[in-house]
Amino acid sequence: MNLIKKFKNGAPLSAERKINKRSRLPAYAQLADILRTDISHGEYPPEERLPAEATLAKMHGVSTMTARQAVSVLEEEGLVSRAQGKGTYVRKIGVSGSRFNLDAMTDVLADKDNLTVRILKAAIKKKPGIEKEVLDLPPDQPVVVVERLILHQNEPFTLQETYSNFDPKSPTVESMLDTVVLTELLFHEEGFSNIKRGVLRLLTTLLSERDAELLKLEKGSTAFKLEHLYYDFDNKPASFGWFIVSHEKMPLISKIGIWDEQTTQS
Amino acid sequence: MNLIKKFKNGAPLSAERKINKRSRLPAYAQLADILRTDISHGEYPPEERLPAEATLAKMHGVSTMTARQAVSVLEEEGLVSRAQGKGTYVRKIGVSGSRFNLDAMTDVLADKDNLTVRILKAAIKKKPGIEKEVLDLPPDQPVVVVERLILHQNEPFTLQETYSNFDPKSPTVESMLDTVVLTELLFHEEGFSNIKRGVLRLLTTLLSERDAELLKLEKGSTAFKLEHLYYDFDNKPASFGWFIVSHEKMPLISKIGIWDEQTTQS
DNA sequence: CAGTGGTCTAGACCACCCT
DNA sequence: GGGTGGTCTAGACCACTGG
Repeated sequence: MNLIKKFKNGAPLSAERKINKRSRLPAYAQLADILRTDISHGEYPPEERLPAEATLAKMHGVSTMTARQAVSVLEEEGLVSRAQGKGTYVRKIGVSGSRFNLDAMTDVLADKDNLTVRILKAAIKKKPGIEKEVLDLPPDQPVVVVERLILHQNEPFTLQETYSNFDPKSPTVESMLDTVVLTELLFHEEGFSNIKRGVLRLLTTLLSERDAELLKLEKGSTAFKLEHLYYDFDNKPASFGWFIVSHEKMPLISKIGIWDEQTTQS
Repeated sequence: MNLIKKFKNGAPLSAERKINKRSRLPAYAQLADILRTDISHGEYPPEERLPAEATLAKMHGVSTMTARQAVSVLEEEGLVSRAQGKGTYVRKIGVSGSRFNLDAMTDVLADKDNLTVRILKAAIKKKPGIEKEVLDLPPDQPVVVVERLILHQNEPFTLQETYSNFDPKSPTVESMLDTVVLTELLFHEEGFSNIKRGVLRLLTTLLSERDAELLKLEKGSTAFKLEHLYYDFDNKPASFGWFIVSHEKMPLISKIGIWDEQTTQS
């Protein structure tokens, strides 16, 4: 690239920009901005080493901890990578460093005013099935299965199916079912309090004719299948299931590289 | 849950565990471990407030910055969330806080010894198409299209199709094609140096009969479609395309909650 | 108002890398 | 050995929250 600017007496051009300590913006954020635009303008090209943190601190008149925090910002943005004893290097753009989150889904599930939940199935299942294996239960151990269609703004959003451990210490089957259905409903407050950990797996799936109809999607459409397996505080599998949701309802986007400087408009 | 342990004189039981400053493990990591197991054992149940950072610092005989760093570790793990002026709270487990990365893919693409790239198509395309819109080009502007099948350990891994801006300032068409093909090949070193930013989008797709055959997957299989659009340092779209890869070849997994304490074996 | 997290200093020492 | 990032101190002040 020909717009890579060159150094001037070994010091980057932008070293002249001063950090205003009375600004609302913290000093580390200002320094991070400076470094980011330096990188963006090619003062520190990819693969190049950034000035040492101590140098940056002196250059901009801040403490080493503050300079360090500035570099940490860039590191979290995936723009640079640190190597102990070697230095901090500008990273090339690539698919690594990209991260996808499920905010699109959690935002919808948090918008409770516009949510409708339709229970399609709620039952005790005693026959064997994969869920018994996943939940580490004997094949004849009953599990509670609940299937729900969740609508957002009266449009189908996702189809959920969960298999929960049937705790024999609980009262009766009926009340059990009730509480399970209710607590499942409360899951829309996003988050369990009796679960210690879990693992999510994102898959692709071809919709069955029935599911496509329920989700108002075309026959033969594909969608994400988001599997979840939760463990309780005894480290026992407690709940297994999945969401079916199309990528139109749940976009998975990841921005990489430098997106500041009014570039967001494009 | 009945295994929520109670406080003892208002102080958590584990406050007795000391931080060993001569240990290889940094003090902040030790404190993070202590807090993590405290949470895991129910000393700080979900929705509960953690002791103030200053309190933690005094309790464990470290500086406030160190205590702060310990809490930051838990925050990055998604276990707690901070609120200025209010405190630090233990988060419930849920799909929020989960993050998926493409390490599975970048690991494969980095394993160059076991990679084979087969060019299926390399041409200049002059006819209109969606790629012209995405790349913000006039419909008759030629673009370079390359389709590749990437094999890992002699098994089909992914199918890639890219559309790159055809720079008229470049020499001849032939040499252009050569360099593009070559540089595209070099992309397997993971990362561009002439690209400033990009956006990735993860979609689901139904494989065409041809693609399924190429990828040695069953007819009618579904797969991920990972779209990428890259911008150069002039903020102009420079390259657009996608990878097709099945979720078996590229598992997308996200662990949430507390996974320490030898629980990884399960 | 008191309590909390957020920022910041001006150093220090350590662990690691490379020459 | 000299340079780099990684950790740590013992405070300070600020910004925000809530009663």
